[in-house]
This record gives sequence, C-alpha cells and structure tokens, in this order.
Amino acid sequence: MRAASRIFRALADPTRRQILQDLKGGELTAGAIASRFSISGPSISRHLAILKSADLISERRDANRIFYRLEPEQIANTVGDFLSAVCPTQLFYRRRAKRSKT
Amino acid sequence: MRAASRIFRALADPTRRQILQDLKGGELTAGAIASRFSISGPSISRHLAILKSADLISERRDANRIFYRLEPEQIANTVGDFLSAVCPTQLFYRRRAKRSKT
DNA sequence: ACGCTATTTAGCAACCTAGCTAATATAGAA
DNA sequence: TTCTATATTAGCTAGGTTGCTAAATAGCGT
Repeated sequence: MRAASRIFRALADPTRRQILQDLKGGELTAGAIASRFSISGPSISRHLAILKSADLISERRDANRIFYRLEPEQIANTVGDFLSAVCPTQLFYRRRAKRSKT
Repeated sequence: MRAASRIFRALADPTRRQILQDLKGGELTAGAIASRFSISGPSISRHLAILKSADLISERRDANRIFYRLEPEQIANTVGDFLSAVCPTQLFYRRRAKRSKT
C-alpha cells in the first residue's frame, strides 16, 4: 500500500486524529493515551499500531511502558504534498526536512 | 457527523483523492471524470456524492450533464486546521477566506 | 410521445473497520 | 519463581465501504 494511502486512511478515524493532537504536547505512554478515551485499551493499542504503520508516530520502550511520540514531518510532508497538488493557491507550506521514501 | 470527519473520510479513498486532483484543472462532467478511471460510472457517481457531501466539490447542471468543480477552500481550511493543530511548526498556511460553518 | 444520452439510485456481495473480552507477552520487584 | 503492572495479540461481532449490474430519473431533440 502506498504511503499516502496508509496515512490518509490513518487520518480517517477521529480517535486517531485526537491521539495525534494529544501527542503534540510530548510523548505519552499507551496507558496515558488510553486513559484519555472511553474506549478499551486494546482498541487504543490497535489505533496506535495503525498510526505507527503509517509512520505518523514512533515508539520507545522504557521498562514495561511504551512511549509514543508524534512524527510531525511525515504528516506535514504527505498531507502538504496532497494540499499542494490539489489547492496550491490556498496554502503556503514549507518543508522542514527532505522527504524520505518509506 | 462533524465536517472534519466527513472530509477526512472522503479523503481516505485514493479514487476520491485522484478525482480532486483531476478537478484542479477546471470543472469536469461526471462522464469525463468516470472515463479517467477503470471503475464503473455508478461507482464514480457515488464517489462524487461523497465528495459533495463533504463540500469538497460542487456541481452545476447544464442540460443533461452535471459539471463538478473543486472547492479548494474547504479542503485547505479543514486540512489546514488539522495540520496547524498537530504540527504547526512544520507548516505555514494562510486562509483565503473566513471559514464557514457547514 | 419516443428515443437518445448522461447520470443517479437501488440492491446485492465481498471486504474492511472498530469495538469488545479473553488470552498472551514483557519487564521489574518480592 | 511468582506476583503485579503495562501493553499487545487473538478471536469475535456489528456495521460500514466499495465494487458491480439493473433500473430509474433528467433533459433535449424529433
């Protein structure tokens, strides 16, 4: 599956979009993320797996906790590419880093 | 359903994203759009209905043809809002018009 | 009215998604 | 090893999505 498709499908779910916004403030454990929602831990775990497979977040293990962190460049690059392809005059965007092929 | 959810779900399908790109060059009839894909006319018609219900495109009837036109501000506003909420430092964006509540 | 073209709507099948609970890792402490 | 805490994986169900074909609608010319 193409990276853009993985990313846009990942962004299609409101819980996942909220997780990304929550991670904007810094990394959080899976449990801390789950506690912000009224859905079960396993369901959040799957949302995290989907976000991770789209490279929108990354994980770091510390003891038996897993910290998740936002990867804003992936989001900005892919979504920015799409926006510039569809409505370039409405938006000015600037890359922070070279786009990497994933 | 919230506008953002309708829009991100509409963007989740690659055929619909391609339709938006195709409309960037100007308005097209339903038939002209359908002829660019290998899927059936009725399927394209539904994709167009989904894009229209998300206010990403608008339609104009001329005789028995229906012309579809891109609504780039809707896309830029909603997606831009999300990007600025999640990764503001990666992207600079500028509104062309006030956001309307739909 | 009739025919022709353009397009949508209806109805169906296959697949995907997101939620749940129960079971299974993983890591550290006693 | 056993216990506890954290988190994921497995297996299931309900509902949504996307494709198809066939039928209906819309507009215009004859």
